[in-house]
Amino acid sequence: MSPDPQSSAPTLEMVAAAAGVSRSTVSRVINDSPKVTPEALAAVRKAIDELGYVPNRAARILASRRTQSIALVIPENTAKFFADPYFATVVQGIAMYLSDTDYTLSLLIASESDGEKTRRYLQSGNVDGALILSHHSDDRSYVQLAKSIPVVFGGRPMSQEGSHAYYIDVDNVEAARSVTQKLIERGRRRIATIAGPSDMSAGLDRLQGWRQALDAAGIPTDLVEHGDFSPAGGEAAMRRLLDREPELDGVFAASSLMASGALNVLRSRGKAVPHHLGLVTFDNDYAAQSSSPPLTTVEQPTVEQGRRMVDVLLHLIDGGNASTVTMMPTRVIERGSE
Amino acid sequence: MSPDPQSSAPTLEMVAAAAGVSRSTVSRVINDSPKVTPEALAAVRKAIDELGYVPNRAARILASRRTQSIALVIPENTAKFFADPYFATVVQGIAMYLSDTDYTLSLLIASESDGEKTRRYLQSGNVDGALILSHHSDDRSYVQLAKSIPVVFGGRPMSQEGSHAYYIDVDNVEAARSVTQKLIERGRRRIATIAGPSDMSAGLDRLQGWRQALDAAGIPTDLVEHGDFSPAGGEAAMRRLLDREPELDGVFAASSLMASGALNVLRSRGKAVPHHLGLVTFDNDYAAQSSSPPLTTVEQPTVEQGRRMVDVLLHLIDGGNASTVTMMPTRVIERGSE
DNA sequence: TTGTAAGCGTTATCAA
DNA sequence: TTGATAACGCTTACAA
Repeated sequence: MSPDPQSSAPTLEMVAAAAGVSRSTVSRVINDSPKVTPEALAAVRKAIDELGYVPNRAARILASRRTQSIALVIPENTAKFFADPYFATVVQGIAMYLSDTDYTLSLLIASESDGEKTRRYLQSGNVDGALILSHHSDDRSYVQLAKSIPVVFGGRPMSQEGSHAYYIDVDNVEAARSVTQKLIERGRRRIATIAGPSDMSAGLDRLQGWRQALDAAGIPTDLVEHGDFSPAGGEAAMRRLLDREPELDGVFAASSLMASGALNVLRSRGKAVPHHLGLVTFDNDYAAQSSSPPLTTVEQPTVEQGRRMVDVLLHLIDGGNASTVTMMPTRVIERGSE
Repeated sequence: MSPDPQSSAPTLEMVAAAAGVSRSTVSRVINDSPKVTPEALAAVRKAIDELGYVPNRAARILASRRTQSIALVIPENTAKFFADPYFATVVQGIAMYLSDTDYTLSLLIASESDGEKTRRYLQSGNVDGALILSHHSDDRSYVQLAKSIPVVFGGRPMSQEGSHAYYIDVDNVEAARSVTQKLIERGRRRIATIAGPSDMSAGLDRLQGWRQALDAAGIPTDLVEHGDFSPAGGEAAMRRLLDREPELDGVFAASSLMASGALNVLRSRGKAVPHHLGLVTFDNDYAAQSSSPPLTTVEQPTVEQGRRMVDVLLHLIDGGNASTVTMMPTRVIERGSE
């Protein structure tokens, strides 16, 4: 009995035999080496086509010591991560851009209980680089990781050492300041904020922007309640704010999901937006667009942020240089909520 | 000059030397072979710890012909995919479950222009199996793929050959019927549907469920407009419906995103829900919960669906058997919209 | 420009 | 239970 001809995928060796060249030449063709004669090139290409040859990834990695794959590390709190349109679209940008390259994307959930495992995996040559999204003050270990492999953060890392890290971000302070400014311009004078978590730079920066706007107008900045960027967090914070100050007439919610939670509370308490109170927020996603009323908000180029993260990472992997911080533009979109 | 001791990751060989055993023994320890004496085991473990050894993935794959990685294939239309909470949560389930195993998850975007490339990659031993999400009538090629490697679909595949495919799904017909029934019970008699795409089984099945409910009540089933499961699609469909039949008093939208688009149109045309008309939908996500009014809807266990997809796939990979179709339970959640 | 041959770091077979 | 030793499929000096 002859061996089953399609028992396994064709190998480079089979291509070489079919094309009448050596394995090296086939390898050169696969890797776009210029040092191949047109005839050899044609013969190899033909053989590859006919056999339906696809290089074995593991063998390539092992021999070349390049994995052609990068990791996307997401926080353990997957539910909140995937529920947030912001992250969904950043991931979209990453996946889309990467699909145009020869790199493979591995999704990695960073277990806090065993973060060691994740880091070991990343450090042990299993990926060429890593993208870190939505990590909190515990991002030190990932900043450390950058000493072993190229790492790019989405959003400025919190830790001190992070000042040397590569990251993509927007000017959260300025964007928050400028959208809060809208409230002031409409004559609101008792303005609160539903701030993000204090262990995330986006949370801190947006809070600071809100403060700057109020300070400049001589308005007190005492009305601060924190949420976790989720609708439920927004609801709870809104309740606390109304309890503290029933007369408040303006709110800046640091994320659209929190704003939508806040809207529910306002509705149930009979506070009309924008009649009784103005509401502005951050992110121009589904929540900001489809709420009633639609919300005045800060738009940031999320898909593009993902693209740029990949872009910077691939540059680093190629040994090129990239600027450590990439700031993406934002703009305020005015809608009915203020 | 001696070679840089930390120029590269420790290898199995170094562990073997440190532990005073052969490479084979180290390999056995790594792979939990029972045939290792306690002393050898201890020595190897100690060496592994001290060196911080992590097995080289590529080498393992190459030698064992098992990749320990599975692909998640998502459709080319990434924007719509990632914008849909349904898929986001299914992916969440997949990623979470997989992170408890030794498998790695690769995100693959199926390019329609070069679907060949994707399939080649999958067929060429680069993954142990594949998860296919949200594919349309063009899913034939993936059904074919199942002849080469284990494949599990999220949602029943459309193609004929798909009847032999492994998939996880819910009873869309029955769920749609039963939520439409709510409209009828409340006395609605002119009931429309914003159906999903005709090239997706969820679209077809929910439409059929709506028809069953109406047929049973002797209500005409002429008011059908299709959308693409997105808010914009829902808006457009709602407009067409109102133009066709201003007197309609009930709507079943086949997805919560379409329902929320529909709500915007209704609001702008002065139609109050549920005062003038009842609106029920599918999916208990953010859109259904945070709209005003919150929507009566069909809840399906999305995270769990992702889990089960992985579960079935891993069974298949292990050579075990699994039932081709896994149906997950749904239930109707009643809210204010009807 | 092409081919030869030596790895890359594991697993797997077979004897011992 | 352990240890040699031969793969696994490719890349990459180096030689021709």
